[in-house]
Order: sequence, then C-alpha cells, then structure tokens
Amino acid sequence: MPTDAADAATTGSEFRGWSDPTADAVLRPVRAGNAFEETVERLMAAIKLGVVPPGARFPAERDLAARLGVSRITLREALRALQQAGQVEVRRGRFGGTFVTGPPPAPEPGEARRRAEDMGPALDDALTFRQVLEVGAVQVLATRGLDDAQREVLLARLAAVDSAAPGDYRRLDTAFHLTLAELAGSSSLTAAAADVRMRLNDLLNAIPVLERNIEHSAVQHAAIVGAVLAGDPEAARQAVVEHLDGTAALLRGFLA
Amino acid sequence: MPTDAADAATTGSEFRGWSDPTADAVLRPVRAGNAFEETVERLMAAIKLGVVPPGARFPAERDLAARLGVSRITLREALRALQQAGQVEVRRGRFGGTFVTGPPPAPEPGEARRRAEDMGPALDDALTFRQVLEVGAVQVLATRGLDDAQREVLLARLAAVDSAAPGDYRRLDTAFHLTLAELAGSSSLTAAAADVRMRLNDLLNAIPVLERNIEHSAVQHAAIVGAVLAGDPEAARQAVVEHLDGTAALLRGFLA
DNA sequence: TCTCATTGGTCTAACATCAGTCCATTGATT
DNA sequence: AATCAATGGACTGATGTTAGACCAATGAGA
Repeated sequence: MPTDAADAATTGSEFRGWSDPTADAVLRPVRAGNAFEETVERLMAAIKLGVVPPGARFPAERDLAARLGVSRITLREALRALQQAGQVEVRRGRFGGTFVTGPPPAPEPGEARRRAEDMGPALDDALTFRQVLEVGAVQVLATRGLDDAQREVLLARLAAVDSAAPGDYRRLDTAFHLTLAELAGSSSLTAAAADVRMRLNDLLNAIPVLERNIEHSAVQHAAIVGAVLAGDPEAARQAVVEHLDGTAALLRGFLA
Repeated sequence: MPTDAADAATTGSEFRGWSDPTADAVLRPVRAGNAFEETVERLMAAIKLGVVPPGARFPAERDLAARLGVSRITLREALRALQQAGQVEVRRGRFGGTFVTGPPPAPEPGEARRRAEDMGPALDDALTFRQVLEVGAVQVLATRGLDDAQREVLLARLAAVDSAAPGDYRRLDTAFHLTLAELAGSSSLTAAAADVRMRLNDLLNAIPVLERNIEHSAVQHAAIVGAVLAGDPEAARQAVVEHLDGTAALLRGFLA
C-alpha cells in the first residue's frame, strides 16, 4: 500500500491534500496545442473580435511574430492556413501585408447547435466565468471611480453600440464589454475577458440580431454605465447580471 | 502612406479599430516560455500552493506528463531541476515516486521587497485581477446558493483555516480562497484563481504571520462565508473587498 | 522615371520536444 | 525467499520550432 501522504497526492481527498478541482487546475495542461494551432486560434480571435477589422491589415510578419512570441516560420504557416480558409489576403511589397478579407460568412442556423454541443460543459464554464469577470470588473470600476478620459471612452463605446448597424452590432458589443474589463486596468483581466468572449463568440454570431434585442441590450448597457458612473457597485452588479442572464437565456433558447 | 484601415491595425486608435490594451490582450504571446520552464513553474506552483503537501508525492511520471500535456522527457527534466533545487526527492521502485521534501525555506525579509520590485506593475495587475475574480466568484455563490455538500466543504475549509497552526496558515488560507472560486463550478475560474494566487504567493510567504492578523482574517473569512450562506451578494462583496484590501495594504506596507 | 524602404518569400543549421520501447529497481505480498 | 506490479531511468528516431540571413516584389515619393 502507498503511504497516506502519497495517496493524498493522488486522490486529493485527505486532510493534508486538496479537492480534485484545484489539483486539476494547477496540474492542467501546460499548453493547449502546438504553436501552429494556437497561433491560428489567436489570429482568428483577432479577426472575430474585430481587433483587426475587415479591410485592415495585421502588423508585419516580423512584428507580429515577436508579439505572439512565435517564430516567423510558425506564424507564416498559420497565416497561410487563414489565407487558404479565405479569411485573409496577402500582398507583397512595401505597403503590402496581410489583410483581413470581408466579414466572415454568417454560419447556418444548425451550425450553432452543433458548436454548442461540441462545447458541452465548456459552455457553462464560459458563461459562469464571463459573469464572474464582468461582475467583478464593473464593481471595481464603480468602487474605484473613473477619470475623465476613461469616462469619455466608456461613453463613446456605449454610443457606438447604441447606434450600430445590425452588421456591426456584435463587434461593437464586444468592444463595449471588453472596454469594461480594460478600464479596470489589469492586463490579465483584459486577456481573460477577451478569451472568454472569444469562446462564446461563435455561438453569439450564430444567433440572429433582432432590432428588439438591440434595444433591450441598449437599455441594459446604459444601466451598467450609469451605475458605474454613479459609483454604485450593487446597482452595477444587478445590471450586469440581468444583461448577461438575458444573453445566456437567448443563447440557451436557440440551442435547447 | 498606409490606408486608414491599415493604420488602425497598428495604432488601434481609429474608429474602426481598437484601443491598444485589447489588441495587446489578443495579440499577446502564445506561450510564456518553453515547455521545460512552464513545467517547472507548474510543479513549483503545486508545491507552493500546497496541492502536493510536504511528504506527499506527485503522480507517477507517466500520469503527470499526461496531465500536464508534456512529454515524459520534458517532465523529467523539470523534475530533475526541482530535485537539484532540493524541493523534491526521487525514489525508484514500486511505491517509489517523486516526493516533496520539507516546507520551502522561509525567504529572508529583504527578499520580499526585491521580488515585489521585480514584479513591478504586475503586482497591481495581480491584486486587481484577484479582487475581480474573488468578488465575482463570491457573488455568483451568494446569488446561486449552495447545496448541502458545498456548504459542508466551505465550512470545513473555514474551520481548518481558523484553527491553523502558524506554519500551516498560508496553505490553509490558500485552500479557503481557492475553494470559493472552485465552488462557482467553472474550471476556467479555478485555474485563473490558482494562477493569480500563485503570483502573489511568494510575496505573501515573505511577510510574517502574526497571531493578530490571523484573528483579523478569521473574522473576515467568517463574514464572507456568512454572506454567501445568507445569499447576500452585496454583503459578500463588501466582506471580500475589506479582506483583500487588508491583505493588499499589509503587502504594500511591507514593501513601501 | 527611378529609388529605396518596407514587406512577404525562402532556405539552412541548430535545438526542443515528442511518442514509443525497453531496462533497472524496489518492497509489499505471497 | 521468491514473485511481480508499479515505478523511475535511459535510449532511438521522428517531428516541431527556432534564429538568422538572404532574396523578390511593390509602389509612394523624389
């Protein structure tokens, strides 16, 4: 028989040890995939989140490779994959570069359900994590307060999403939500928020944008901003929870 | 001159583009270091967070390599590094394995300030991120409610940290805080919480554990648990903020 | 019309990492 | 005392990844 201590390391159920979820969290995979796959994922994220809008170009290969911490060869393989997928267009010479082609084709209705089933429990994981991040972020903002420049940025994003054309709505909605995380001033938080939004984005893009939903969201967005500017953490929390629950319900409704 | 759209991709300051922090978040390095370094980091995290307590052993190399998503060779190199650092003891044969040696030596007083200076802005990043995660988690718990088993786990952790010997305090305090994240049921959240705790742990371990601080924390821990069990999100938020601000102030006090 | 800075395209040699296989050791169990 | 299952230790060949240097193309600006 193993010793008790050794057993604790395996099961985590003993006094000195840990519950399994925490052990799983620490001993989780060091890397999600190989460098190529992860690079493709990131570049797709940049496109889907609108970080590089249609018609714009990515930074030059050398710069981009440095930013992603990846060799130029690996980056080029990833770019070639995006090119073959029609997401991106490459032009040589000075003032050339890698340009994002038109907006990605709208996925078919059935696509959403399939993706959701692929995600499985990861969907609830993402929805919960998103709520934790956004509720926490918005309360930090409400507690700490915003300076004039931050206030201006937030109001600008709010105005942008309110007056968005249906085709731009998702991108501007993403921008609004990520701005909330960004204003909290923690790059880890911004990265986590971008990551979780990315995970939900395929699903969100698969559900139609109805004028009625936009109006509904606009009211909630305004409530969030109002609570933040008023410095009322509890109101901010309620507004965010209500908004996210609405989106989550909408999502689940299309998938149930 | 580049086109406006292309310029937006670089500066992110244009209408269609993004603010720099978000672009930085999406285009951040794909991997923090090489597989060896990241593996060492994870194993050290498991030791420092108490996931594998002193005297206990890690899972067998083959299992551990699989869990970390790394080849056995890379894992062995990492283990050898820990062995040479005296953190770990390797025994061959059945019932052998990789055992954690005694608790890591207490860092000298001056060490803390040096580490804090090394972290630089990353310290504020971590403190902010931690607050967002824990506030968000605790409010999800207070809103959603706990079942009997979860209630029991939470109370057990609370009791454990309250009755901790000074030498065990940090480990049990870590366990308590990570349990809050864990109960929210999102593995992404648990991983993020473990990660940020890890970043702060070297600093926390460098400040002395005073009986007075323990008592103070015990009151706050009880307040957090009370608010969660009472289903009062606002009280939970206040309790967490108060507790974390206290720790943050203590930290900054020792470093200022 | 020509220049040339900037960009993508290509190659090589070195290093990192991997999957798989087999060997050596241990000690509780029989 | 012998057995043997589980563990760390060591090796091979294949594949992934990198740094760095150099070539080729482009088109705005002189």
